[in-house]
Amino acid sequence: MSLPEFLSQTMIFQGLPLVELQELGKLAIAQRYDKGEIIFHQGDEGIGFFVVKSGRVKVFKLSNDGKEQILHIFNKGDHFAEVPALDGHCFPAAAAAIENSEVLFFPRQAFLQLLENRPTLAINMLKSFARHLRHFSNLVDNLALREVPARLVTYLLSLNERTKTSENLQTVELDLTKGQLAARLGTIPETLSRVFAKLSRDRLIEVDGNKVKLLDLPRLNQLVFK
Amino acid sequence: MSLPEFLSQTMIFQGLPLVELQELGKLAIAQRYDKGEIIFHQGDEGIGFFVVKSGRVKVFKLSNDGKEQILHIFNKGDHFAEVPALDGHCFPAAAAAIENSEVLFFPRQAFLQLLENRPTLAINMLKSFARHLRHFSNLVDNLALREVPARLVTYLLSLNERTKTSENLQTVELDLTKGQLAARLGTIPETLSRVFAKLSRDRLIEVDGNKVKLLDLPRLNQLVFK
DNA sequence: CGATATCCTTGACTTAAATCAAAAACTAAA
DNA sequence: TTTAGTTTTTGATTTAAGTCAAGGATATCG
Repeated sequence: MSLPEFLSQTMIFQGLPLVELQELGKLAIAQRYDKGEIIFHQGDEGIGFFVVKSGRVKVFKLSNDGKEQILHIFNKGDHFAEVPALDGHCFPAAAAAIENSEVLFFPRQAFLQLLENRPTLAINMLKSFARHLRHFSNLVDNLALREVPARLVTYLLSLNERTKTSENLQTVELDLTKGQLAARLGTIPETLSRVFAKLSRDRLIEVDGNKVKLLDLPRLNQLVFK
Repeated sequence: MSLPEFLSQTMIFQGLPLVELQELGKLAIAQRYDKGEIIFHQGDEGIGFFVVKSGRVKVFKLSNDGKEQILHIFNKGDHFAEVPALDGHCFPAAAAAIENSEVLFFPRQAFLQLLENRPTLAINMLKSFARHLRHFSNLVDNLALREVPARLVTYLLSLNERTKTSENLQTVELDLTKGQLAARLGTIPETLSRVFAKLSRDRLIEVDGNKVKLLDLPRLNQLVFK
């Protein structure tokens, strides 16, 4: 796939005229990161933003004693770190590749100029920020107001909604390692493991590696709201 | 103060030409809410957004068993609920007046039209979203990675930064009741009270009603990072 | 295939913070 | 100022989840 074609399929650049996409393509700096490699650290200067060309990227916070909270996982076509690109302040979180990944880097200045001239881009950006804000508001809800079992079940159910097909009606495949899932849910691997065990004992789910069979949707749903 | 003049001093409408501000003024629907009154509930349809004309408003989430997490407190000139106004989906949180308040309501459709035509407005909006995203990223950091004492001290220190004058160098005045502060920090009044007591016992602060004297800034700062 | 490293699980224990209950302090109204 | 109402504090207890430590499982690479 050509670069402009790829860009036209991203959330942030969709709907832009071909000329613009070609210009953008010239602006973009392709980068490769191996699995586990850091893309930027929390506190680094915000010199631009990124689009995921392939692979997957996590954006996360670290506590001083090393606990990790994943804020977001970004997949192909997603973009991240637009806030620092916009306001010029530092990255409020760190980013790392969780698979071998290719990303496109867009330097801040060029991006800002584009933003001035292209209302479509500003509108796309607004929509994207709105999505992120909703995501965060969910995350806060989960962290502050719900226990780990409810967080996990919410995650499993939404994964099921997103990925269910005619065959695998009640089985979801985890898109993260369990360790990463723990960091995403605001807990630690030991606790997550125990919660998986408890839900299995109660015959709500059945776990086999990274496959989770949802045995009792009504009771799972109930657990989320209880 | 005239309505257009007031609008010109808000974050979201600053920099707009007078004609626009006058038009906006006609669009706005003035509303009054008494202290404690609900402005909208979580899940309500997002039919527009609000600007605080006077008083103060909290935006918050409730758990099913009634625990409250305050996401944001909005003061005069601030605006809230722009995300639902933009994407047309429901309010992800509820809002209530915490003082007798006047707010201006801007209906969604008119606002969207304006957004199309006024790039300045879109840029202001982007900046505002960027601020909110940073705020959320801080909130998540606090909730997921730090204990209540560190959250409280962070709050006190930032309050001190924001409000310090030549006289009251080391005394901050809480801008929330302790119950609200607990909900803001992701805890409950009992726990907050104990943490205040502990910090006082350790001679880090001195509490008198809603006035808090910061006795030992170095050690307070240390507590935040430890 | 076997070896090494990584990831995941389980167990025993600790701890931060929530819950429940009641007293105390502050506010506001009669 | 008495009274009633709310907010805040304190105490005793419970609980969810974290810590530390060790054992399995799984994956990866020569």
